[in-house]
Amino acid sequence: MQTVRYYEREGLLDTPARSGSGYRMYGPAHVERLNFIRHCRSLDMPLADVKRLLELSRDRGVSCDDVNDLVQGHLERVRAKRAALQALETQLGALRAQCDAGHRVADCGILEELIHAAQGEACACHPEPHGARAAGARKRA
Amino acid sequence: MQTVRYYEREGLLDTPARSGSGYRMYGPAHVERLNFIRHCRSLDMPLADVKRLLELSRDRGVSCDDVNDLVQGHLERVRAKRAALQALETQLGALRAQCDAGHRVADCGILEELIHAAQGEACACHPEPHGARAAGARKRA
DNA sequence: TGCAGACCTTGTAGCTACTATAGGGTCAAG
DNA sequence: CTTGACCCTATAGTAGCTACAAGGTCTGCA
Repeated sequence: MQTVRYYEREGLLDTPARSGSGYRMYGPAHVERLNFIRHCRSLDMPLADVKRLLELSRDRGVSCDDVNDLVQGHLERVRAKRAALQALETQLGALRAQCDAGHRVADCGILEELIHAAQGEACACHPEPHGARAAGARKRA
Repeated sequence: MQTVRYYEREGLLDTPARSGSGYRMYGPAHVERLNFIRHCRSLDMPLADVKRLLELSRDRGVSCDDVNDLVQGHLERVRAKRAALQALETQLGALRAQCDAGHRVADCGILEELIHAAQGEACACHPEPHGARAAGARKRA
C-alpha cells in the first residue's frame, strides 16, 4: 500500500481525488495504471523506464522506436546480468568443491582458496592469477 | 578509496594506525584483508557473509560447516536468481517480438501488450492470465 | 618563503524500489 | 462509547557503494 503512495510521489500515478476526511479515492483508471506498472515491474523494468513508457503511450501518433529501444535495452541488460550470474555460478561451484563437510576451519579448502587468492595467487574460482593487475593499493609507511 | 573507509566503518577492516596529522597508515595485513574482501565481493557475496567468513577464519579449530553452508547458500541464491533472469529473458524476448521498428505508438505491439495485460488479459510475456502470476518464482508447466 | 596542486580528512547526501515504524485521524460495528 | 481495522503523514532503514563539499596536509618548484 505504501508502494502505491510511492508511485504517486514518484509521478507514476496521478494524484487521486480525496474524500472529505482526506482519504484517497481511486478510480478504474488508477487501477489500470497500477496494473500497467506492476506488469512492467514483473518484467523487472526500472521505474524510470516505466515512467518513460507511460509518457510515450500518451503521444499515440509518435514513432514507437523509443518503445522498442527501451525494451530492447532492458532485454540486453537482463541478458548480460544472466550471463554474469551464470559465470558466477561456475565460480562458486568450483569454490564449493574445495571443501567437504566435517573438518575444521584450519583445513577448510574454501577458506584456503579465499586466503590464497587474497595473496594474489590463482584460485579455483578465478582460474587466472590475480597478480597481473593487483597491487593498486597506495601505501605510505 | 571511500570504499575502504566504508569497510572500516562496517567493521570488516581493522582501523589502521594514524600518522601525526591523522592520515591512515595501512600495513600488509590491511592489504591482504582488503584483497580477501574484494575477492569475496567479486563472487558477489554480501558483506555480511564476508564478515562472517572473516570471523570464522579466526577460529581455526572450529568446524568449517558454517563456511560450507555459507558458500552453499550463496551459490543457491545465485542459481535461483540466474534461473529467474533466464525466464525473464524469455518473457522480454516475447514482448520484444510484438513490435517491429518504424510505426507509431498507436500501433505499437509492445505497448498494446502492456496495456492489455494491465486490463487483466493474457499477454505474450506472461502466457497465463494475470490471476495466477506471482513475482518471479513461477514455472511453466 | 610562497604557492599550486595533489592528496588526505570528515561528514553528508544520493542511488533503487521499496518496507517498516511512529504517531496520529477516521470509520463502522457492537 | 469503545474497539479495532483501516487511513493519513513523515521519517528512517535496506546494500554497497559513489559523489560532493569544505577543509587540512604534503610535495615540488621558483
